Amino acid sequence: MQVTVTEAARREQITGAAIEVLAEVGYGKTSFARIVEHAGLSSTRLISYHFRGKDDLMMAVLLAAMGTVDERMTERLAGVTDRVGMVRGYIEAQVGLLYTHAKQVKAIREVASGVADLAPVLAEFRHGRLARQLTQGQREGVFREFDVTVMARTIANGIDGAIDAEVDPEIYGRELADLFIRACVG
Amino acid sequence: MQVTVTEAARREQITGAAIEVLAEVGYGKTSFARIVEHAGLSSTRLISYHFRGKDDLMMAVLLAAMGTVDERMTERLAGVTDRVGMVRGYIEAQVGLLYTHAKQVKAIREVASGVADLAPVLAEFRHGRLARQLTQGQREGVFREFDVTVMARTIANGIDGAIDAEVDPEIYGRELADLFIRACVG
Amino acid sequence: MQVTVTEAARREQITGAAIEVLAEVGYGKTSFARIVEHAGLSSTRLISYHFRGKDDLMMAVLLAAMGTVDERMTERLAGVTDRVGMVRGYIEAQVGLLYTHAKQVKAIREVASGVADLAPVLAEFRHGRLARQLTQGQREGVFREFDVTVMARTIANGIDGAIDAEVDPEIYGRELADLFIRACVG
Amino acid sequence: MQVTVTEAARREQITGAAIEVLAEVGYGKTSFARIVEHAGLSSTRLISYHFRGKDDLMMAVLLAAMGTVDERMTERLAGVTDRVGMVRGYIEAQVGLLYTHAKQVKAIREVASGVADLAPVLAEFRHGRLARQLTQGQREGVFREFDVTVMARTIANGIDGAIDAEVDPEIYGRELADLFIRACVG
DNA sequence: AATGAATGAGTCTTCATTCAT
DNA sequence: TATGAATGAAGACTCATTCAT
Repeated sequence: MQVTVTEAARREQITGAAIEVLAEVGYGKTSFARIVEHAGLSSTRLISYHFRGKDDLMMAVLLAAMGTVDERMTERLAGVTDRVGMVRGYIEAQVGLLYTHAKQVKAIREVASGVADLAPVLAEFRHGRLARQLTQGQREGVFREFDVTVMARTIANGIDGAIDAEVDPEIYGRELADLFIRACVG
Repeated sequence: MQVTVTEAARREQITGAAIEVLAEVGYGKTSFARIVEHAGLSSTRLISYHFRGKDDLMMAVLLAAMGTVDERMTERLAGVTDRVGMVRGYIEAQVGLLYTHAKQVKAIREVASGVADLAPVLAEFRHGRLARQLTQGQREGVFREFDVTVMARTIANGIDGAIDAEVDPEIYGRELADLFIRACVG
Repeated sequence: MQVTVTEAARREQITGAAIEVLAEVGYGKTSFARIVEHAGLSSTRLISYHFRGKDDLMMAVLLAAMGTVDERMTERLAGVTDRVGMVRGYIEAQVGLLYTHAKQVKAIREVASGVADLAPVLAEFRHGRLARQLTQGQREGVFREFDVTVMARTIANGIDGAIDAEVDPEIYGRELADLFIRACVG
Repeated sequence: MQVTVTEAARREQITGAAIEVLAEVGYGKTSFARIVEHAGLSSTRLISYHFRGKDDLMMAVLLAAMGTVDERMTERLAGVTDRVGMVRGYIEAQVGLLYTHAKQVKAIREVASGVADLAPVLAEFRHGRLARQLTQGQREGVFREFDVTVMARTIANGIDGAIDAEVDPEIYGRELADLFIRACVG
């Protein structure tokens, strides 16, 4: 029996299933077969049909997951204007997303660990927005003169630490924000 | 032609080769075949013979790599006594090791990303020593009252940020140490 | 967007693309997908629509390529009347076509190597015209009494030898003509 | 049930089966599965184990088949000393081999049509020995001054013409030898 | 006349592991 | 302690073809 849906819907269905499988079993055990099974599709051929290959699928997964996460971030930071509040908001929001969008976050990490040459794409996603905030803060004299690249990378990596830490996420977020604001200002 | 060496030497030879392969091609592409090829061994059978299975080998790799890194750390921190100096030393030494022992560090990361349920083992390796130092510092009143777990995880993850950053490692280390000392004291 | 052209034009477009693909990558790697890509068509469905199947397409390719080659041959041999000149003209013209119509020639060879039971079709194409000339020459007493089948096949195959020989085609053709004329006459 | 034989024997068994399959169904339909089936082996994995890949197997097949054919040729030409007799012997022997060793010959052709970049290997096999004879004959003044490359290629290709010609092989061989001797001498 | 979507069978290859000395 | 040989399962991917408009 042949069910026909639109190209876009099928792709979304597949990337969605892939994200869940990645989050569950990790990149190494994520296969076309498992994705197909998870999504209840007819055969792995359906994936080959809609994506050029495994790397293509993984890239689509990456973009989908990053897109979702980015949207939420933009929502949560809307309205915040002062630099310090922005940094606190960014950190706390990100830690929150680690839990509310755990699958997407896990999937992004797994794809990054499994596919080669993703560093540039990920760097912008992980530090871009933040680095720009920090630079502005320095120009305005709110932040001291630190190396923005180092600080942005450190904050991004620091946030990752909240994953499977046995600490309440809200506390973790606040503590982390305190830590880095102390490190940024005077 | 059959070459016979001691059990221990063979295991070391194999874990050594595995570390290099892991560092070069990543966990996903690290197979018995590739290790055997890299080490110039006769067949994959030799690995199956000396290790119970892939996980067993990976665990041995992990212990070997962590052991090497730990030894170097202990050497570099010998003689430092004051808390603040200790934290600076720890951070700068770790960043240095990222370059001097890049293979071991990469291998540890790869094994961690590929094998499940390693979190506890890794946590102790990554934060244990540091967390103890921080706790002592708080007791002595040198450090303020932050959450030690959060701080230790953040520092450890922050150090990872130095990998393939396009910044001079020495500068990166100093900048990072400044950052965290500022966050720890008063 | 749906582009509609006449049946005949579409078939020609497809066989034309197929000939180029066959010449470039050989029968084994010639697939509907590759032809479609080469011709800039929308999907392989277009091929299935205009041809009953792969064999049908290949037969159409064969006929198209043989037709083109045959036309050129007829042109080049027009006006030649004496038997010996005819044989020389035939051989030299054929060697020339190997270069001026390399794609068609290559495609014919590839189809022949890939599709079964084409011997009879090809035989007529390869030896038919020539065999008739040779027979006439014998009747007229210009040629000695050799086995026409053997001679015709040998000439046809001999011509193929000019493909990727590192010898100037013009010289190759002349040399070949000398050779066979010597073999045919007294 | 696991049957163990020597490496060499297994390889021979596999190349032998591959030659038969190639001769029967052609390169395009020759798969590991079919070879395994034909040889009565346990799984295609056995082929992958003994050969680096399909190309490696095909190269082994080529060498095996060419070796067999070459041995027979050497046997048949032993004792012949004069140039003209040598050429006749060569041609008639080759035509004979087309029938007595049809499988090997077919297999060689199929591999050649299916695997890329075999031209140099094949050229030596097909024209090498013959070209050397022709050159010697010219030096001795037995043969006229033709282009040796052209002649050798033409003879080799001419011999191929005997395959599935509906003419008695013995007659075909004699006729072909007559033809080329006539073309070579004065 | 054309197309988008789907499909099952088949390709080679790689995997860690086991058998039998 | 070492090994040569063998293996079944699983991997991604390509094939020509068919379904349903």
